[in-house]
Amino acid sequence: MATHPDDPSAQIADITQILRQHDISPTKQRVEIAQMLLSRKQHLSAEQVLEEVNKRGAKVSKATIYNTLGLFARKGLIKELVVDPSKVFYDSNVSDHYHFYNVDTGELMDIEMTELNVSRLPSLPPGTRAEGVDVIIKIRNN
Amino acid sequence: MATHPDDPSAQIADITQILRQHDISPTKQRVEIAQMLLSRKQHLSAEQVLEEVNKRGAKVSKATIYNTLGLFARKGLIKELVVDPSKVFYDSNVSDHYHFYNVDTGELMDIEMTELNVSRLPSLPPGTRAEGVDVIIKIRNN
DNA sequence: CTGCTTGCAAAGGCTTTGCAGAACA
DNA sequence: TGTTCTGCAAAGCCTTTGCAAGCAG
Repeated sequence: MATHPDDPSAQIADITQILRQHDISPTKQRVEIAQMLLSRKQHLSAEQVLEEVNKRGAKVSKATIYNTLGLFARKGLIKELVVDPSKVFYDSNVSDHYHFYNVDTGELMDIEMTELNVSRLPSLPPGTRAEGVDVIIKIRNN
Repeated sequence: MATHPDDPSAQIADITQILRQHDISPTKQRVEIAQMLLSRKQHLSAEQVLEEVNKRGAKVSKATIYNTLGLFARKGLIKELVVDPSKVFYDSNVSDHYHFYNVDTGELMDIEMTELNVSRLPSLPPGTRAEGVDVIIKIRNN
């Protein structure tokens, strides 16, 4: 049970833990995908997730990538970010934050909540509850 | 003095005027589409625009609908609203405002700027300018 | 006339699905 | 052993495109 920080098995154990906490049974592919995604804050498309995961030696099919990303998002492990039709990104940063989206480059950047304030929220329509607030500031190169 | 796009009394002459002001040459199909769209504040998908326009007796092809909506949005006559992959709406209300999106029903509702405040906007990344701020509050039925 | 627009159908990109085999409890 | 998951390929959905005919200026 040597828990060296770099011990890959320790990381896997953590990931497994996290998945279980989110009510996701930790299969090999899911652990692989989660490990890659959660290694740092990032915004990746399904295509990019596929590339990254397979770059690490794992071989996960496209169908499983889509299924898994959808599952992770529903379970709150990651956030789904829709910036454009057919430009869906998966955000491993689940803390409350907003985004810059550069429409010229397709680049996405985080805006921390301390930097932007959404206030005077209107009351919700009756019979509904808030699911989340998406703020995307579209920018473009000069 | 041309009629404001939001004015429900906008007639064909006005529509032609408005299109010209937006640097859009007023063809029959474009006038037809603009007239329907600008008759009131609304959020419609391309499919719905097609239906509505053709319901009025005009016969506009799907390709032209897509081309025209894209053109209108680029020219600032309407706003493109992306709430979900493959859920793109075109908003005839071009004034600054935000939205509720009911993920259960697919319904979109306006939030006027007086009801919500986005403040403390962070400085933009160097070399960029703001294109617009999209705020979508996702809600769901209880 | 000359270039822009339209419409049709085909092509395209991304995502979902059906189903058989594999993995897991 | 029963259920869940995976992977492949096919299907699906929405949108764009190629190109010939039509229209505007």
